[in-house]
Amino acid sequence: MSDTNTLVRDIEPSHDSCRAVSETLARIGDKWTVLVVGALSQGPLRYNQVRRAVDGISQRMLTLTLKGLEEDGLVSRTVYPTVPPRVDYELTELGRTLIVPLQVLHGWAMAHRPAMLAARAKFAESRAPGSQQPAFTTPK
Amino acid sequence: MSDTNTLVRDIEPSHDSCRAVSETLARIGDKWTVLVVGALSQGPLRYNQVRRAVDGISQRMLTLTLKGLEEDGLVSRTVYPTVPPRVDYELTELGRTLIVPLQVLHGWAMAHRPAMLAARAKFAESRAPGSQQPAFTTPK
DNA sequence: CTGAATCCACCAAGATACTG
DNA sequence: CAGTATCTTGGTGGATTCAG
Repeated sequence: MSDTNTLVRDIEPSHDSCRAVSETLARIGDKWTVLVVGALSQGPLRYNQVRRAVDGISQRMLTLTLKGLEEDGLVSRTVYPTVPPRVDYELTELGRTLIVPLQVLHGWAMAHRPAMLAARAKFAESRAPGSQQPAFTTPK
Repeated sequence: MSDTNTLVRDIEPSHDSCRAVSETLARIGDKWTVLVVGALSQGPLRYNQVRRAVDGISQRMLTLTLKGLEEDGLVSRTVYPTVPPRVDYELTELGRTLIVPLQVLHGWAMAHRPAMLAARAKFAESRAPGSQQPAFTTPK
């Protein structure tokens, strides 16, 4: 509606750091990346070894995740021209630095996840008490 | 439930611990949560204040994100029955504990994001130089 | 001002089958 | 063994509109 468009250049320099966190989270915060990194944190693994370590991942997602990690320089891919083919994946130096913040996150999760679950249960209870909610159950 | 499994050490964290990290990341690792938490980390804010602080977020996403955080007990919601209505959002004690791992993540991002970007650029160059590797794009 | 509700586009992700 | 190709689907998130 604003025709002349009051050029409100919303510069947010102070929250630029939050952007960095957000972008990083967008990279490593997907469904499988941390699990793959966790599996590789114990040492180099072959393709199917990673697959077995990360239970439930599909071939497609494993390939995509590994490719993304390789692209970001977090994982190195080594092909041995043998038969049958063998491909090793290993955390790079850069990738290993990720383990520390991941462990911090793990510590937080272990310490506060029960509280979060409790809060969620309490929240659900306050919204669906089961004792006072007519007009929805229609018992008749 | 064998009570003698106390020998399970952190050597194999890929089953339980990484799951916890993954689940936690699934909660706070979405597009806006960390930005909202970051905005609220400086103190309580009203709805539109958060909206302005987190530039680019839509009302829908802000509401959903805040509701999710409230449900998880990370953010408290205070309604002032005034006119016009006023709603304050504030990090709870639990929510404030999130700041620490977030700062760790921020530190990692600041330290290693350049390396990641460089690795990605290098990777892209090795794959699409335009001069070295012709016809790699599977001419169907 | 603070939401809720609806519609819709996009993409992550699973399943499956095929290749080298 | 180590991937790739294709189809399909469910969820995420954006834009817009309505309501208290």
